[in-house]
Formats: sequence, C-alpha cells, structure tokens
Amino acid sequence: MQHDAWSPPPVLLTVDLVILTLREGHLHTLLVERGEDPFRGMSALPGGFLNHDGEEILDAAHRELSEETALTSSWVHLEQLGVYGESGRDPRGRVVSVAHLAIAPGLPNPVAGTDATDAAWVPAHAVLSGKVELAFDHRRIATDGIEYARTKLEFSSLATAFCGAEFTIAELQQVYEAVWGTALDTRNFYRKVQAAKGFIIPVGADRRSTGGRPAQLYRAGPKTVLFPPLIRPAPPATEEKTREEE
Amino acid sequence: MQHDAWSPPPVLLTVDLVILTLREGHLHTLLVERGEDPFRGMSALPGGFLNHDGEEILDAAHRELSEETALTSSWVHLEQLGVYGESGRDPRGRVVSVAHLAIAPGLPNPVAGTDATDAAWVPAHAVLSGKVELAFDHRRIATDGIEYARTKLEFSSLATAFCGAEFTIAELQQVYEAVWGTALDTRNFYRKVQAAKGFIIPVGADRRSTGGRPAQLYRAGPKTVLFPPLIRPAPPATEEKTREEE
DNA sequence: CTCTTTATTGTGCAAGTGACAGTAACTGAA
DNA sequence: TTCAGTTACTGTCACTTGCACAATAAAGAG
Repeated sequence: MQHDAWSPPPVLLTVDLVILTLREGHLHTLLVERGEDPFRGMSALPGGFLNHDGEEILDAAHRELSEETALTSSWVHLEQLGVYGESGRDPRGRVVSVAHLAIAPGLPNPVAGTDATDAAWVPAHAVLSGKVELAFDHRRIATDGIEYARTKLEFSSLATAFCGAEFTIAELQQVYEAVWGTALDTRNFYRKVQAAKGFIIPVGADRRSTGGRPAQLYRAGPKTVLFPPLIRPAPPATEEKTREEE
Repeated sequence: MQHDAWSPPPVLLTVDLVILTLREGHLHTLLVERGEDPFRGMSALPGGFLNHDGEEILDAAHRELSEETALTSSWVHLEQLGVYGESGRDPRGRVVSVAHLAIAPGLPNPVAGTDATDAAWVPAHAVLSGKVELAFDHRRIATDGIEYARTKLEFSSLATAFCGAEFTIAELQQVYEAVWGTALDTRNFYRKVQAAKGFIIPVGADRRSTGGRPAQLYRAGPKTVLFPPLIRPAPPATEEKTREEE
C-alpha cells in the first residue's frame, strides 16, 4: 500500500545501563553527570550510541560498562532489560534505547567516561524515591531495572553476581536483604539456599576473623534457575484491605 | 574521543509479533508467508517497519496486529518481549526488531496483510520442533515468546487473555493444559484458582448446554500477579539424574 | 577457662500440595 | 416420570513445605 519511494524511518540506537552493586550493605546504582548537551549537567544512566553500524548491542553494553567502571568485564552479569523508544523521550530525534541490567560485586570507584563529566554511586532508594532527578526517561528505566532485579533474585541465582568468586552464606543473605530491603531469618535462609541444589557449592573453610566461628565458603553453582525459589516476603500489609464481595 | 564529524549509525526498527491463541484445544501461533524479497515465500512472524518517524513502537505493534488479524484491538494482551538486533540477522542491513507477545481468545481466520501473501495459524509444536522453517531469527523469537508465555502463566493472570470476557473454570483449565502441554487435575485446579484472590470473580450462571450441569461464569479479576502461583508440573523426569556429591 | 561473637543445626506447628472419589445439576430419551 | 448420560463442583487424607523460634558449635579475647 506504500509507494515504491517509501522507505522505513531510521532511528538512532542507544544502550543504557542500570549498574547495581552493594556498598556498605546498601544497594547502589551508578549515575553519571551528563557532559553533552541534551540535559547537560543532569544525572543520567551510563550509556551511549552504537559505535558503528556493525556493533552488536550486547557488545556496546559491555563497552559502555568498561568505559564507566574500568571493569575486567568478567565477573559481571549483563542482561537485556527492554526497549524504551517513546517518540518524545529524546530531544535529538527518534532515539531508541535498549536498557540493560548489570550486576557486579563491590565495584571500585567509577571513572568519568566519554560523555560524562562525573560518575558516582547513588543509593537505590534515592532514585526510587525521586530524590535525584534523572535525564530522559532514565528514572523509569532505573526503577524497572531495580524491580526486575528484585524479582529475579527470587527465581534465579542472580544474587551470586553481587558477591565475589567465593562467599559465605551470611554474605549472600546480606545481598538479599539489601536488594529487597527486608530482614530475613538466618536459619531459614541457610536451609533454603542449601535446599536449592546447584545454587551454591562449598569449597573450604575461611576465617573472616570477625571474632566468631569461621564461615564455610561457597561458590556459585551451575544452576541458574532456583528451585525451590526464595520467595520475597510480602511488605508489611499496607492497604491490604481485600473486600469481601456481596 | 570521537571527532566532531562522527554521528551515530542509524538503524531500521521493525516490530515482530508472536501471536498466540487456542484453536481446537491446542496452542497456535500466527505465521505469514513473506511476499517481499528477503526470504520471499518463506514463513515468518507478522511484523514490519515503523510507518513514520513518530510512530510509537507499541502502536506499531497494534497496527501490525490488526492488519493481520482484523481484530478490534481490545481484548488483546500485547506486551514487549525483547530486542533482537544481531548485526547479521537481516540481509537488508542493520535491522533491529522489537519482539512482542500478543494473546487473544479464539481469533478469527487471519487475512493477508500488507507484506504477506498468506497468513495461517500454525500449531506451536510445529514451530518449536522446527517442522516449519522461519525467516530471519524468527524461530528463536517464537520459541522465546512461547516459553515466556508458559512461564508467565504460572505467576500472572495472563491465562484469562486466552478466554473471552466471561469464561468457566473448565475453559481456563484448558488454557493451561494447552499452553503447558500437560494434563491437570480438575479438583486441584479449582481449588488453586479460587485460592488466588483477585484472579477470577464470579458473575452469573450459564447453560453451556453441553449436556451437563451449567457452569459458573467468571471474569478476570483485578489482580495481575497470582499468589499463590500455579506452579507448572515438571515434565516426566527425563535425565533428572542429580548426582550426589562425595 | 569464660565470655563474646558469629556460624550452623533442630524442632514444632500451620499451611499448602497432590492423589483420589463422591455429589450436584442439568439434558434427553424411554 | 424416571433413569442414564454428561458436565460441574466439593471433600478427604497423607504428605511435604513453610515459617517462627532456640539451642549448639567453633572460633578469638581477656
């Protein structure tokens, strides 16, 4: 039904990253201060355009990640979140962003990347509550990314991505507590993570010498899907008024 | 680090649809026969380029859906699946596809759309098993979409999207059995769906006059997340040899 | 040796799950 | 009217899983 002269409208593709890590027991995400003109000076998620026509999207995400964090690129979990392509989201024109979720253990202090004058770890709750303003629709992307991570912690071994190669069960529990923002019962947590076969496997004892009994060390197992899952406890019933009908 | 002359490489954006429905108690997906040149004559998922620079991605998906199915666009569940943008996936150049999952009740026979010479419902197992060849990476997209739907049936009220506005529990059970490809115990199914508050709510009796007792009619409730979830039974232990360590 | 700290293992009860059978409400034919 | 046929729904019981809660084990410090 189109004329022969019609050709599809080209769009520009960006890659944006929600990079999560744990710092001082709390969930943080990496934000940069924009040095280029749209929203210059405002906070934003790390990201950028494809470098050239043949660059793979996942490769671009890895590139942006190492530009911002100077990371070895191993030991990071990187995964696609979704597409954000609303027509008005970028004043430069039709820019479609492929959002990614990155998770890594105790990341070093960030370095300023190409398009960013500064980069810093910001507590997740500051983003969720709207305390910090983000450029474009990055607030939405970050919120979606954090919620996605929270859900995925229940059914996958994603939590081990927050830890180093070897970790204790107590450390793993701190990951869950930090990401979910809730306290967990230590005894039940031990039983659950060990019941999920292939989740974590023991290696050798350690003496973290925090003053107590040394903890058994574990490393991530082969299984990526958790069964049984670790169901996140429901938040303290807010307006849980379920109306009885008629 | 780039010169001022550098500009981001433009890409072409397509929208592809995995449209699922139930026909004769089995899961079907809609495939079209391509009438245009890349992969002309081969089966493919319905989809196409953005119409113009300002068209929203979700709107484009709705447009392609109605072009192919002549659907009222209400009563359809439409949701983004993910991005498929490998550089070699389309011989025409850098074409990035935003895959969508569409689910609708008992759809009418399809009509040939713009770029398709023919459209037909194909059993899902024919796609999964590779019995039908698909253009581009559409086999992968369709597989991901079906698996996504199967998983989401467990934790969300997605199954009601396969039914009409009003449905019986037996019909809902047929949805689960068709999508999962397994038989379910009717008594336990009744208990579970009614235990998940807000999943389905009763309206008034009906006489489906299939010869038996009339079935209570229900409509989809407000809750989209199912709790407790309806866990999909594990397939008959194939090579479930869990090795006991040391 | 005792106290403190952290790690790890048990125990009981309530709720959920799965396997299984019986009852209820209609239609249609004898 | 009765009875067979068909479909919709409800009930039970053994078993597993879930969560709340407490006790024990293994270090270091004095």
